[in-house]
Amino acid sequence: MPEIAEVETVRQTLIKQILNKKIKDVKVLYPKMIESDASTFKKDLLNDEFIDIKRKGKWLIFELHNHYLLSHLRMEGKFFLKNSNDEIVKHEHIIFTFADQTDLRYHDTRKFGRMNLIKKEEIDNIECLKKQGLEPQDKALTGLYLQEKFKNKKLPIKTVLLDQTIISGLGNIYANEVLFYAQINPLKKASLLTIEECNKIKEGSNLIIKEAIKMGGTTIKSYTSSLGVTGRFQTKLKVHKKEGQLCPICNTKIKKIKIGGRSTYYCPNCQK
DNA sequence: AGTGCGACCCGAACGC
DNA sequence: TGCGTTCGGGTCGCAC
Repeated sequence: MPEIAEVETVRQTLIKQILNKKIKDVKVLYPKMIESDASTFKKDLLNDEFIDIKRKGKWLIFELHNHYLLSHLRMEGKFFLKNSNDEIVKHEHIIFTFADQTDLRYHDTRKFGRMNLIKKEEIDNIECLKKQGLEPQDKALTGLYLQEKFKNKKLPIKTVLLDQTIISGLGNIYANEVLFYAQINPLKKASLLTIEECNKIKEGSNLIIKEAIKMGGTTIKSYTSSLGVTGRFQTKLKVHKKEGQLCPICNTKIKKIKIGGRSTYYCPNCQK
């Protein structure tokens, strides 16, 4: 389940490995993954090269000379670098072959990820990018900004933190961790949060995401073999997936509940 | 407009 | 053991 820290780690890793290599072949083994015109996808990429990789929220933005390739990993999307003559394995859905006989392979067990190839001039009109809110690292992300965004939301704060139009890039794991940091009950209605609580959320997302990026994310240890990246943030998790274990602050048992259909972990004592 | 929920997927975990 | 069932998780789209 890649969230912003995972996506940023992938971006930084791929930048070192695939830039400025001519694309000699593209295989689309699962066409539904391509949201743009699948018939021109391959044609538009051939003989071009990736010249930069950017990111907005959880979207990876591969820059080419005339296009951008947008890629969302959703839950299980991964990029692997392999030799072109390596056997294609199960769950490899999109394969870019470079002139130097290496491949960038998109692997996704659940086929949830999406790619979209757009012309450069379209970049400002792409809905999924336009609606992204502020990144946890953005200076403009303040307690006041959050309180303003929260004020009409009757939903639990846990659900609202997953809304990418407010804070861009938080997923289930970090939403749980941020609320623990801020000592806020995940069921509390977002509109009822005080300015102090909003400030804590701002502070928590900034610190937690910064740390997670530094550690290479949480869940991507499967990258080790090909990209040399291990998600070490797992060791820093305080409540996520810790049901039944003891709260690191007060030793109360961590509880697991469902909010909006999503697993939510919290300390019933610290987060009243 | 805001909210709720099923659909998309398939492997892992679970229940019997 | 082996089968069938449930679960998870980000996002979209549809219904209310």
